[in-house]
Amino acid sequence: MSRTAVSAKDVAELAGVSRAAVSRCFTPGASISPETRARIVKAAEQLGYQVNRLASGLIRNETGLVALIVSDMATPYRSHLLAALTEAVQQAGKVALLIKTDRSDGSAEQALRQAISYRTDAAIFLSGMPARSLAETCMRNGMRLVLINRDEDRPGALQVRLHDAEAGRRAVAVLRAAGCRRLALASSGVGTHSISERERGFREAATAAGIDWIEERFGSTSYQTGQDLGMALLSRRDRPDGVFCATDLLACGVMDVARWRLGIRVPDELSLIGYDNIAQAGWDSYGLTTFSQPVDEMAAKSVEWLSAMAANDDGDDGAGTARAEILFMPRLVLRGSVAQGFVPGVGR
Amino acid sequence: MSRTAVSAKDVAELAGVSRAAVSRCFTPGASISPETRARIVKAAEQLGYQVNRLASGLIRNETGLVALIVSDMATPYRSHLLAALTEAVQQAGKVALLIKTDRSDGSAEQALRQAISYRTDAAIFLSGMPARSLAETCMRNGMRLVLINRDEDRPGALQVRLHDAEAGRRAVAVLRAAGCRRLALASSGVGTHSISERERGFREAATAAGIDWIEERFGSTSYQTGQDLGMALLSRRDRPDGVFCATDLLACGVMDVARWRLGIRVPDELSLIGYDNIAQAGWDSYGLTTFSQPVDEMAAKSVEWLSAMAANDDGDDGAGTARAEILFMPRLVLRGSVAQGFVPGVGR
DNA sequence: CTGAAAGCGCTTACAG
DNA sequence: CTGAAAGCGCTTACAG
Repeated sequence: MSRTAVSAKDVAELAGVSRAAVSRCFTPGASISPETRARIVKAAEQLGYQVNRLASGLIRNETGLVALIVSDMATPYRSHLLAALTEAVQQAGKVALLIKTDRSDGSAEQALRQAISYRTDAAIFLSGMPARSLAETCMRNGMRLVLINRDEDRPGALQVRLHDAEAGRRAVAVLRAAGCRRLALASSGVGTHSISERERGFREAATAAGIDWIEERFGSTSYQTGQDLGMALLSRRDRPDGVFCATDLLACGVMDVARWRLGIRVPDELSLIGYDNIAQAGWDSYGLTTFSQPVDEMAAKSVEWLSAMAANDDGDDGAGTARAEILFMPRLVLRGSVAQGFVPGVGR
Repeated sequence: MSRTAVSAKDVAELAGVSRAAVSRCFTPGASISPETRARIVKAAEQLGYQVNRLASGLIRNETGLVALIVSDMATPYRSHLLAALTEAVQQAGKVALLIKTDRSDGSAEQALRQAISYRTDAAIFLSGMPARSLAETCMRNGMRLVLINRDEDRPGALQVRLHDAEAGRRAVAVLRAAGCRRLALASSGVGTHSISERERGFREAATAAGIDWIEERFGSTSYQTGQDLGMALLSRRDRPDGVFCATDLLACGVMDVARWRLGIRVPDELSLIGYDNIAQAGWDSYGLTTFSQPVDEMAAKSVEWLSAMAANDDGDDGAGTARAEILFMPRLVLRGSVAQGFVPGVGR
């Protein structure tokens, strides 16, 4: 009853070859004769041998591990993005190390340190942001960094982001085209870059159009906050008839308060637009007009970049301070939560 | 521009001690003088040293890695369970290796092989089930197995499950007490053990009460399937007035079809009960009466068991074929989706 | 194509 | 308490 798994030595003995041969058998492109390979494969199967990635990672300086660093992972949007990334990582033959963070100070640093201790080939941040110095240490050591929807820049890291301001602008255009007279902006108080950008776009467009609007911003990006925002915005005398919510979760909360607590009909009396296109936005109860993030594509491109950088490493000496950024355009998804009217085409 | 992170050797040199001393400094309980420790800690901080868990895992035969094996991870219930497990794993000082499976053949095996190749200390299955022989190999090698809501038994593994049949029985009691005359069971066709148990409990109780019921079972456990089930059940002439759905996602679909497509009022004309208590069940649009799984507790207990087993290892020689099982009772959460009536207390 | 040998970064008896 | 040495399971020049 050995406490330790079968090793290359066991396989080598059974197959009557050297340990080096066993290693070559499982190293793509290594020189080995078909016959020895066959013998080794057979022995390996018989013994249930799996190459020890810890040992190989140690020596090859490539673990096949990619850290996924995230908070609020049970949330619809985050879990969707997380699933897409996990899938992409696995498709690339790697495996995901999942590290949960929270809003506490140093949480992102601690997560990144965990990643370092396992020598992950890369770390992908879905939330939070590591201090510049630590990030630099990582990259100097050959770890790749991907920042998804993160505000600050980290030279050498890949930034994957969306044109959020444009979404805010389009929201105004859609609401106006629907005939809304009094607009509102409902947002959380987290002050994330991508959320601030959505707000900025909204304000810009509203200002440019010379129309008035009100706004409420507080709380986290939750359904509950959405309800509170809805209450605050919709129980006023001069209540708005068109609201852009910074996320779908907020929009669901606003819509539910409107319908079930204040008796306001959607979209007849209130048009609503969200952002993220979570699954619930497509459910019959919501039918929410929203902006969709190309989550699968974002995940695929991130992992593609990782592989490209790894290939690069063989060549140059890792100057790699080039600014890498991929910008996606959120796609408007029209559903029933916005009153009928002329819907503007693409662009402004 | 070294491609490799700082090692214990670097720290030892800077601190003027041996590499062994550095190792002891970061090994809890190792004998080291306060002065050397202080020197080493300082040097380590200065250099940004992180113990290489790959190397230590190799030698200590304990990687600190726990594999979480799951499918449909973006689903509300799964993502919640996944988050709870990740949290629990981190609380215990370990880190989660996330492996996504699908319904294809051998997917669970492949996932487990990945776990083996990284020598994870344990693997927790949230979905799927590895072949008996592979599971045994794992456990012989000291890897712990936890099966959450899985049907089959794997000697030596921890089974974490819920008393699903009881939930089915209670659902019938609640619907009858609400005055429902014609019951229905809406379930997916996946035939998972836990879902079959919910069905079994429902049928048993309905039979025992001598009342009639209809049922529909097909598709996956999705909102979409819920809509289809709702259409099938509720467009009949003799449509039911009380439906137990095997999951909340199904229930949401059924409710939406009832309300928005068939104009059936909930709960006046139709009482609905789900299972899982996903976040959406608590949203105003649904207010779904359902059964809650104690997800956090399930996660905590699973990880606790892992730690206990690890402690055990030092002592005995890993006979460990004892049957380990933890059974939780789903908790009824009453909301507005069931018509008012006498609500039975605990038990039948 | 193949094997013996060195080495990745660590831990852990073993002496002192 | 401390260091020198052996060894975890692998990969990879280096000879042959």
